[in-house]
Amino acid sequence: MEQRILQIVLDTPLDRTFDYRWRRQGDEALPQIGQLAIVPFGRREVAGLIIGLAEQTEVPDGKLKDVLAVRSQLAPLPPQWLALCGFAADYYQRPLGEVALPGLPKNLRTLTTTALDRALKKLAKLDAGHDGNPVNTPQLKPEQQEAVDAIADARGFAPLLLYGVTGSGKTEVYLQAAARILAQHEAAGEVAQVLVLVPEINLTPQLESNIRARFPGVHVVSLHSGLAEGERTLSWLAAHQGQARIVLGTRLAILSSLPHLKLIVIDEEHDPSYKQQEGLRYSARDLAVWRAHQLAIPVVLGSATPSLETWQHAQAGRYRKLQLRERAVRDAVLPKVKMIDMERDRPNDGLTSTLVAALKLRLERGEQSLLFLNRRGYAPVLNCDACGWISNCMRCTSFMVLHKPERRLRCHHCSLELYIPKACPTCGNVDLQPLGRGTQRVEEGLQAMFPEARILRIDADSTRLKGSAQNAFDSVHRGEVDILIGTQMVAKGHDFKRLTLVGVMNPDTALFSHDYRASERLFAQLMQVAGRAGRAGQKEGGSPSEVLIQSRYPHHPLYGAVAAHDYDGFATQLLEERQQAALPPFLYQALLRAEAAELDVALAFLQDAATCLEHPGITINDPIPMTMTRVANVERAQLLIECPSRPALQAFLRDWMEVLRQTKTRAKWSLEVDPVDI
DNA sequence: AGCACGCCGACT
DNA sequence: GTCGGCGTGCTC
Repeated sequence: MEQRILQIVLDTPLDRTFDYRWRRQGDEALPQIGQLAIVPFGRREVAGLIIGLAEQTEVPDGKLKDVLAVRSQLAPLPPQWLALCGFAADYYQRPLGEVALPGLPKNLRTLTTTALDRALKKLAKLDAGHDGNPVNTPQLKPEQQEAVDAIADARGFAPLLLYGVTGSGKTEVYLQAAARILAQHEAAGEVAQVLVLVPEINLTPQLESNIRARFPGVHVVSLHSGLAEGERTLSWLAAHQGQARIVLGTRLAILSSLPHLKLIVIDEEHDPSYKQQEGLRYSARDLAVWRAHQLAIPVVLGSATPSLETWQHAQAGRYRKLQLRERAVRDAVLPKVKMIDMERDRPNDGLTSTLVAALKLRLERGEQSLLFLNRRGYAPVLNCDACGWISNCMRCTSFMVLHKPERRLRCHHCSLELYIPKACPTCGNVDLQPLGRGTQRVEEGLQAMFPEARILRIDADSTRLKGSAQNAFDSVHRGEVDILIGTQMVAKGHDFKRLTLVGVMNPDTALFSHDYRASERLFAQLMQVAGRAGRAGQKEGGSPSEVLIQSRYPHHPLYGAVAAHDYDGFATQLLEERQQAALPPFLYQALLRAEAAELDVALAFLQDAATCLEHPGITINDPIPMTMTRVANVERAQLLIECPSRPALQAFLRDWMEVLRQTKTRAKWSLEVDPVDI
């Protein structure tokens, strides 16, 4: 009987292949590299990826097991996809199996194939409905046309920064460039696929319906973590089989199989949610650029406030910069940004008289206002004046946040919840005071101030239930809300037509953060939230929309740049500072984290790690406890590694990981390459 | 990472 | 007498 040895990688931290025996059953075809197999592993049955075939193995006969099934009904994952996973595995120092397998739909990874077969059958019926002619194509402004031409006429690898403020028509550029590329390939009798990455699921329904309306008859699918398993299987398979011509997805979509990929678009490329923050900590943006390079295709990075990494590439000429200076929406003008000096105009309930007057004016005119405060809950701390007790979390190095409607103290880090104490736990004082303010407290203050106004709060707490975020946004769009108060959830994507005032309540904390990236993020966030107003331009009455920023430091240069809508100046300045301080993007970093029940265990591991290997050219800093040392009763510490050369850092990390994997420690540890929160 | 085996404390 | 705590060892 014919047999082969299959070399298979599995989703396990063991960084090697496992050999299995395959024996031909009936007229079964020979397994191929890139196919999935279900195998017995220990006492479990798991899915594996076939990465090699051999006649023989070193594994002794007693250990060698038979493959349970090969997923031969599925086309093998293409070599370009295997190469992508291989690159990510090397770059982020993870076993290939941990990169390649977890992203595959669960229905492909089980022994039973009923769900998979059903999905395949459904897709087989759908076969090729596409006349790719887009409809309702708006006339482009000259700059937009130039950008579309640059993307669609690009040959080979072409990274392009599409730089333009909210309302400058970036989405239209993506759509028309995608249409051109699909049409070019169709004319040549080839299949083409376009991948559009967006930061969050929240934004996807709106853009998705726009794309579907624009491309009737073209198979469009979306891929994000909110999909049910069945849907995810269908979307993933449609992409893998080349049926889906446009794939719209969040960061996880970058690891999907797209055999005919011809264009990648990354919308809001600066957005932090492109960085996966657990497990394989990859940057979807960086992988997208790598993938475009590998496939020799264009990749469009769109933003009003590009990441400094991207900005530097553009300044150095490595990325082509396509700028949209005009706002494309008719009559649109940029909102007026004004600073309110909180030292002169002292806030009441968090609101200065200037901001209150502006809100009042909008209420009188029947226009909408948005208050932006990036802090949920009622108050960040509960405090006893009498003895100084504060609401520390007993499991974390943090405060428990007061949530008034829920009548709880809640830790935002470990989710511990307690009833709000009636009296101080240490001295019995019944007069406990909330310190500071979150969205709930602002909502309460507004209700007292404007009893007739329709006020809606949108944050992670008010939108816990599935669909409630959509409902909330819909009711704002229908004009059922006068004042909207929200966290960063409201800053993205949604274009509120009746909104003429944006108030920013207290952005100052980010100005003096120890995280050097805080100001970059603040600028982007302010520009983004400012973009919620004035998008439809001159509203009735003729005055443009207004953005009011309350601050104790109204003359800080960052605010000056925001008010002038001057990202160029801000970014140039920031890049200069980064270069002088030898910080990214002029330096590459990796972070070794360790956690244990006792801090000393974590620190000792890091100390050993710091000295266990020669490291010429690599800077290894001292191990330090993390800012938030304890989370859920686990103590955490970290070690920062720096190097001006990326290849040198990569080479060191490879050797280092090999040594570390053999060290015995009670600490749990992990490595992050290109960390963003340090 | 799972998952089992294995050897010592408080409980239906 | 058992249920169950987490140390350590293995996974083709």
